Amino acid sequence: MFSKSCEYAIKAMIFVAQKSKDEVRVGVKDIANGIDAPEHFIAKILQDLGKKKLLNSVKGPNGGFYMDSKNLKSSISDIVKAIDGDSIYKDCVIGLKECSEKNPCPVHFIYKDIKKNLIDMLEQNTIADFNEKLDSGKFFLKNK
Amino acid sequence: MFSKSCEYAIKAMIFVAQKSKDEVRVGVKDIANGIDAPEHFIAKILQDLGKKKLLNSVKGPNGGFYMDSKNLKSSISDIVKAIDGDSIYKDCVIGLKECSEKNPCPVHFIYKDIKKNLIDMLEQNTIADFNEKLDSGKFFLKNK
DNA sequence: ATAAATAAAGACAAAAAACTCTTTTTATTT
DNA sequence: AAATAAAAAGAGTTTTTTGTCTTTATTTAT
Repeated sequence: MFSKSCEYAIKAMIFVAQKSKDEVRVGVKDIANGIDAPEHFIAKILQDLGKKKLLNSVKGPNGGFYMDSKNLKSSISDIVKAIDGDSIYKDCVIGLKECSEKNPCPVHFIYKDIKKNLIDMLEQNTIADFNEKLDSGKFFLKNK
Repeated sequence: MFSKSCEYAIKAMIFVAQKSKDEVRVGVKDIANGIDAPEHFIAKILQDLGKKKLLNSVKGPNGGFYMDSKNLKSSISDIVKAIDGDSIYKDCVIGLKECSEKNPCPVHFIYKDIKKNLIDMLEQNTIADFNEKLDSGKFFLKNK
């Protein structure tokens, strides 16, 4: 469904949101450990999220990544669009180049509702929402 | 969602089901044209579907691919499992290695119903079902 | 039997995705 | 001002996916 990069991005955003408070930032190493992702690889993704303004960062000692209140309101959808683009929103499930209500592939209508529910879910859930969940200790971003 | 190979496989299965009757088989070239896929690439996929007994074939003059009545009852799910494996059935949406009801990732429960609906859809729709749809002329496997 | 048509198999090539390592820049602390 | 700690940037490598080409095996028709 999502690329590996996108999976990491979602987990990283949730992790940073939970760990960073006011003036406390989280470093790449902590993020990589916290979500069980390769350090240099996640660094690139974080950079990308930064460029796309979904994540804040500061360089230098005590620097790292954090999220301001605006970014805490990002939805999973925002992250997915930033990393994987809008293919799951626009593209046909079986890859028909032009697939629409008027010109549908055979699975178009039987997938329609599922697609809508999926998109709604991605759009309605914000990073801040997950924050609370994780604090409860009943959800995980990595194993062990 | 699905790999390119899997998208081609689904379209190819639907195409063959619709085009092949009793003793008439469809050749690789026709299939490739019919679903707008690269000929040699789809040939490999057809071979694979053949090995996995989802598709019947005969070599030689007037040979080609077809589906017996048992194979017409294959579901999209059968094809997906054959080509992409069971990752969409088993794997966590955000790639948590062990993600379960007891040990869930933060999106586990909000994705649960969507996943169930998706799997039900894949399992309930058979190749034969699409056959009828395509005959109506209102659905397409390629553009133009 | 032979020729022809077709799928099967194998080996390769190109592109994309996933991942790694090194250097540079920038901010902070002392 | 200098040292240091961190992200940013750049330049690879490896693996997987996608796609191509050639040869072989098999079946059918003549």
